[in-house]
Amino acid sequence: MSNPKVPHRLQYENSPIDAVDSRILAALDADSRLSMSELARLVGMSAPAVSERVRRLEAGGVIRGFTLDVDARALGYQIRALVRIRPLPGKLHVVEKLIQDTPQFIECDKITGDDPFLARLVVHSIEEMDDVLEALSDYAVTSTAVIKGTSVARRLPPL
Amino acid sequence: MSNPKVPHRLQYENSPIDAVDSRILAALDADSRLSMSELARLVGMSAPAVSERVRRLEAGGVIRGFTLDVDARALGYQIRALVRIRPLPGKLHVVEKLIQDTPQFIECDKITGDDPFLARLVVHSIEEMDDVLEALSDYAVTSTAVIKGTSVARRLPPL
DNA sequence: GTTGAAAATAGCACGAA
DNA sequence: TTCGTGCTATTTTCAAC
Repeated sequence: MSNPKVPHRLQYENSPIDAVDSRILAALDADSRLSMSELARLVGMSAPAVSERVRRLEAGGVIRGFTLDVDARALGYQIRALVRIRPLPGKLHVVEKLIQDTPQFIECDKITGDDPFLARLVVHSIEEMDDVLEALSDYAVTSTAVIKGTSVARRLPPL
Repeated sequence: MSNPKVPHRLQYENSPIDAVDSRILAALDADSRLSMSELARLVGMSAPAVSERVRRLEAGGVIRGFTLDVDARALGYQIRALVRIRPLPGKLHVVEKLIQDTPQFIECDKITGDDPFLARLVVHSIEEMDDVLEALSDYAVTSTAVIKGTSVARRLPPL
């Protein structure tokens, strides 16, 4: 079970993070550009100490990276949609590559069930959406649900 | 159309970002903790100039925030799933609140179609998944697809 | 984890294109 | 306007404890 070449379990799974790490994660999730000194003030520790904790959270795989929250709408992508994609028989890999090569798909998960892929799409217009889906139509059946709003904005898993 | 109280269009929609802004966004998306001086070196400008551009991208709504990419699996959430949720008649708002109050739902969009909500769920085990879905069962019908993998990791819209 | 010193950085004013 | 330079305050990093 514990084949070291196949780490199905990552470091922190068995040594749960403590309260300080939780506060660090929450603070950095809200603003990943916080200075280590400011973060240190927030959690009541010295800067080198929190800096070392952040480093360990990265090394342990908890923090996969520091990233950006970009508003697609502000870039003119006025329509967001979630697209379920069911490749025709034998077309699974072709379809996956096509999704990956279509930059308007900004995210795609492989899932169980009738439709192997669920992808997040951003487009400027209905016409652009039609172009993207049309390009898939020879290889897959798609079901598109336009996003009307957000009930839960991306948030951390419970810590 | 241009009711200032309802800014359906944000700043950058009509004045597209230039090549330098694109490189700034790509670099910060890869590592939002880059120092302004390092970022300046990457794009070949002075630090104050780059700093001002980042400030404008924030003010213009393109950059909504600087955030963290946390690996739920490293925290012990070994199962991720996408859940379509269809509230029973009259239960829409109850269900939405229930989703929001269930921290294992780390994201939820309101969408068109038969199922008004599509939520992303993280749980430690099948038992925990059952607990969460069971709590919804008096108010909604759910369809759950377990995530087997990722074809496209979250990426920026085409710039 | 803490402290303290050296190097790097950020933020600001100001002038130039 | 937007960018570059130079100054100062802050921050990061490393050492020693």
